[in-house]
Amino acid sequence: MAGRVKTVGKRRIVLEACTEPCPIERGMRILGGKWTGSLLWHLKDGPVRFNDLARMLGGASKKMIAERLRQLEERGLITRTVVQSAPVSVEYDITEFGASALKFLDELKVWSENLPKDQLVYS
Amino acid sequence: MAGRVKTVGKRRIVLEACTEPCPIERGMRILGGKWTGSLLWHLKDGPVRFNDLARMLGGASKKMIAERLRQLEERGLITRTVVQSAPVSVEYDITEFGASALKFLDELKVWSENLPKDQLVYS
DNA sequence: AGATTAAGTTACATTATTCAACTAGTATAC
DNA sequence: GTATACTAGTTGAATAATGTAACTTAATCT
Repeated sequence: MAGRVKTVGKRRIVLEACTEPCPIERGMRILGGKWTGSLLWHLKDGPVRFNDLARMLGGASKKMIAERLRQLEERGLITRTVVQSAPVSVEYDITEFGASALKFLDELKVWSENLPKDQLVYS
Repeated sequence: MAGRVKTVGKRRIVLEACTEPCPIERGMRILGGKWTGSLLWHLKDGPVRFNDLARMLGGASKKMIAERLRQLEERGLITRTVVQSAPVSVEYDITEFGASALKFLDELKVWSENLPKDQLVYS
């Protein structure tokens, strides 16, 4: 496709450079972290407690889960509520803002469910 | 929401556990790496050369770009073609499979373009 | 009493990512 | 003719992110 790159003198110039992190990249920094998407996805049907999330995300360490949940909370995608049971439990719930990302996650889910078999990546 | 978590005896059981990496997570492992989405996005309108990609993704090191491109090629999302010019240049192009992810990336783009201003993350 | 639950935290090991400098051969401006 | 920018990367060392396993405190069930 023409016009996206140009040579001025001997200097090559790109016309469609990303203004620092471009939208795709900015989005990925919020949702693309390891486990982040999965966490959000598992909250889509209602609040879930910390250890239950840990069980749902077989493979993720509690450390990572705690950190990702903290980030998601900071950024307003989820809320954290302490439930006065014995022992005390903590429920995470998705916010309206968080839910606005679900459409996109669903798109991703559909895409990866149709992956060719040789694309089953474990790394 | 009821029914996703259950207590059997004193043992808590999750009914919707991810079978190892769940679809969301599998997708993210392919598209969610740092710079991966951006790279693919910048190839959507036709082939682009290595250094031009590097210019477009201000912020990413050539090392990362080279590695991400290698991964994308291995997984069949893009192709790599050496062009016999002087000096030799290399063009990257998106495959049909790669293009199948664009819908999802576009969804992400729209989402992050509508982020509240306080969500402008630089980390 | 002993095991299990809650929600994390801690220290340490392994990976990922970044940064800056470098390769080698060619073309272009001055 | 010489300096400079170009090509597509690679290299090594520094920093950041992630993983692993053990641990915490207090309460409940067997």
